[in-house]
Amino acid sequence: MISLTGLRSFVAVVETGGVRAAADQIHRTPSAVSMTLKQLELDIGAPLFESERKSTLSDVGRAVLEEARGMLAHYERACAAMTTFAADRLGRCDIASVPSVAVTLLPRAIARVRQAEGLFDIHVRDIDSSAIIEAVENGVVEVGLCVLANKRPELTFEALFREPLDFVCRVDHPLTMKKGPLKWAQLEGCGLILNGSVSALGLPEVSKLAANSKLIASNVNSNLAMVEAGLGVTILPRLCRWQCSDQLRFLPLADAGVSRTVGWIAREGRALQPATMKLLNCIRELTRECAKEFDYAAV
Amino acid sequence: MISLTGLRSFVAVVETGGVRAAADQIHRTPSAVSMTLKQLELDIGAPLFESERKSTLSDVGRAVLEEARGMLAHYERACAAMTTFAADRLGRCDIASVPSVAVTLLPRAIARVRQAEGLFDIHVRDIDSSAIIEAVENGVVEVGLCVLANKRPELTFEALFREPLDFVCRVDHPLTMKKGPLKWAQLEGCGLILNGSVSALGLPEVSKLAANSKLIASNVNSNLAMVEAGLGVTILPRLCRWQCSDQLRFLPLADAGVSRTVGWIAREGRALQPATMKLLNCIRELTRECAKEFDYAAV
DNA sequence: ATAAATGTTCAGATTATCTGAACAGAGGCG
DNA sequence: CGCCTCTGTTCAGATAATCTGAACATTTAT
Repeated sequence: MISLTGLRSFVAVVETGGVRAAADQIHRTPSAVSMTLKQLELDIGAPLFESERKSTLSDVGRAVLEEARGMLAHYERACAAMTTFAADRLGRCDIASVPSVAVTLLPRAIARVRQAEGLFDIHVRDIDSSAIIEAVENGVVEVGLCVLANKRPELTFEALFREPLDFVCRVDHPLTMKKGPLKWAQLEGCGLILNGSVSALGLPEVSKLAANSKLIASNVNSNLAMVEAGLGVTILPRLCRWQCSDQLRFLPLADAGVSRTVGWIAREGRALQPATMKLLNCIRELTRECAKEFDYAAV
Repeated sequence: MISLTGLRSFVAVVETGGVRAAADQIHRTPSAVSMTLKQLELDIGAPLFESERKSTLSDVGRAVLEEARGMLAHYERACAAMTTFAADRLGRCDIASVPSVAVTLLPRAIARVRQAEGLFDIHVRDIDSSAIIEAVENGVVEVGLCVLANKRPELTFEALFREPLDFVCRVDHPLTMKKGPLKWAQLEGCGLILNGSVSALGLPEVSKLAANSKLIASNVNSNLAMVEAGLGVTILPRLCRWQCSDQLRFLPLADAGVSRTVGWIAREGRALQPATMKLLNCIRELTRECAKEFDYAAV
């Protein structure tokens, strides 16, 4: 049976004027092109070239060249039409997310929605909550997965789950021996490293603990690295556990108030793209399904 | 990359309404179709069907179906155009040949001409010289490879080679011990089985030898079988050696007149098809090249 | 005449594709 | 409502197609 690769090789040989050059053009070895061409001649039932040196076309070769070019052009066009139609139909989705969700729920949601709906463009921005709010307001992204401290009229917010913040330290830290949730008093003298998530809670106990550490991390990864390097301990959203090394431990805190509500925000009164809505639906589903696994409270 | 087989599978599934039926239609297992289809959806970037039960097409599926049908139709048409163009250009060749040549020179000539010129239709008829002459005169075949006893005005004849006839007997026959060419006298009492080739020579010595054997073979194969079965000996063209078992021996005869001129005949004043001419050229070449191997005299 | 370059062939390796069995849902039927 | 059948999917192993790299043959250029 005449194959597309056969026709492609043939056209390449004619265009470049030789097997070697054609091989370069289509990223194959000369021997592969030679064999493919031989197979094509066998399929068609006649030699395509006059001489062995593939310089001049035979009678049949000329006719085949014309058909092959038309064929390949149609093929390219049809493939492009099919893929772009599919892409247009599905739309695209620009989303921002806090790091903890970006490495846990979000990848799974993307995998699931692509499985079900196809491969549309998804652009993920992994930034902190305040930058996310700004990005959504500016229209840089359609939706953001973040914590909304104080409600704003120009944004809609839907809560997804309530995530506790945990005490984070090295495996060799003495507090890892303690059983049960940690009380604030036990944390004194540990050298607390501040970060956006815990500062946003505005708890007086936290400010007190951090008073003489003077260390502030601007993102989760550097924060974790600091702890791992022995620079102190910290308090981070529980989902961050999934992006850290096994040299660190996340221990629950006794104070139930140390938690944050993660949800999604979008600009008020704006219709979301179909792709975005589908992705959000997946995220909602997964939020429920993964409550136990990631150990947070749904809704 | 979107593949033709993917599109074929997809169209088959739509047409038959299911993976199983499609698999039957394109002679593949359901699992192969399922995987191919999955690959196609991945290439395109969106699901082609609404439900898992491949009954209703998705939006994208409908668009792809249309493109795919057009694509495949074009492909079929183009392949047919290319192959029929090649076949028409090369023409076809109807040829008849005496058995000895049909199993020696002719297959090689066909192999060579196909290698060089392509796969045109070649019809070979393996019959005896008188039937060949008749077939050429009737136009049943274009050319015949045979012996022309007496020249005829309506036929052209070109000699190819002069082929001796050999004495044929079993390996256990006493004459196999003799060195050198055999004389007529040595053959007396062997029980000569007649056949068309040797009878055509019209030699009185032959008639004498066959006088009390009363066996006539109508074709080479049965003749050889008779000899092998111990029913007697015979005299056959030398090239027949290549179609017989190793239980038989071909021994040269001293009488140089026991030979025949093999050549090709065609109808006078008729142009030969290009395919036929090419095959004849190959036969001429091979006639020269193989003179030593098959042990005959060229020209 | 020799050297450089090209196309072909072959064996072995690699990759793609197919198969058959086990599995998971959906739909029909009593 | 539960069971059974029918369908499609998945997976591992088998099979077939294709590619590569080296050796070779042939042609062209110097």
